[in-house]
Amino acid sequence: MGELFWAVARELRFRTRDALEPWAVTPAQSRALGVLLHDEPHRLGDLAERLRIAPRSATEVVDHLERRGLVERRPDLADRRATLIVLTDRGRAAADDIRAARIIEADRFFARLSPGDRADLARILGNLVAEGEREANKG
Amino acid sequence: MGELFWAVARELRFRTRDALEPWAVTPAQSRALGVLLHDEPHRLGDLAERLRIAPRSATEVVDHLERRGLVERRPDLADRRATLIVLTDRGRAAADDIRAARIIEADRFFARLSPGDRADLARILGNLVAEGEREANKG
DNA sequence: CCAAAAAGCTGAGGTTACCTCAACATGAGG
DNA sequence: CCTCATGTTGAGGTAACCTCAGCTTTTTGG
Repeated sequence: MGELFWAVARELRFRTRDALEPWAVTPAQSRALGVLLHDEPHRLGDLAERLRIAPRSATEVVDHLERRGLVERRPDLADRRATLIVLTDRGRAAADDIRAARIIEADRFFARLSPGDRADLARILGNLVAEGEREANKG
Repeated sequence: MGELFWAVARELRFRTRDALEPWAVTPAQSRALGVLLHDEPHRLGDLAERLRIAPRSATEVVDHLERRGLVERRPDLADRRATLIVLTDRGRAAADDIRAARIIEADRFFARLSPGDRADLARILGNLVAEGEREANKG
């Protein structure tokens, strides 16, 4: 069972990586863009937390994105020690594109299944994460 | 759907990583042990291919495993340019343990599902990889 | 008001897991 | 014999992290 799951994950990973190649975005960068896309702006520290990396490392990820014009630092007026990270227009466009490519790739991949299987799979995976969250809240 | 799948994969990955900690084996090493476990011996080049890494890098992975006494290099009598990589007894034991830990961790993880869901999930994942192989053989 | 704590930046140094390129030894095969 | 293949080694590089430490600016608690 575990093996099956890993085999599937592995293939989906390769496909997704290939699909994202045109954006020339490193995995770390695309992760950061993804976080910013659905919840912006972020203080650098929060971003680090959501990416599960050290603040020191987040600084560098943001540096790279900023140099590529995908992201901007701006002062947080509420707390002037903090810097807010916001997507630029180009950054937002790139993040949207990447997100779309990811979804398309996943859809194409799961299209191998019958509609019934797809529905079941979605339901079961949903149960799995829901159970996980329930456990986390209890423990 | 893709997101769900990734969320599940992510959690299983973290758990597995934690479960493998006692063996102090890096991901690269445990991958190599896994390959050797179910198909041995390997020429270094073949091993590299299955791990999808460059031969130059495979040399280093094997160096590490050899230093830890988990693996041995021995000459290929059929082609004396080649070196065969074989598991030592300790290496085989470690690989078995790691494999077992991985399975236990996955079982524990999927135990959150009802038996029916588990069966469905196994079936669907099976379909997914089977379809993948069929495509690969055709393309 | 002042000292401590927090947010972030920067530099230094380290690790893992790869990569390429190049040189080299040995051996296989036409 | 000559070329190609296999593997090893060295050098140098990259991405993506890490820690530790020093520094500024700003907030905050007593």
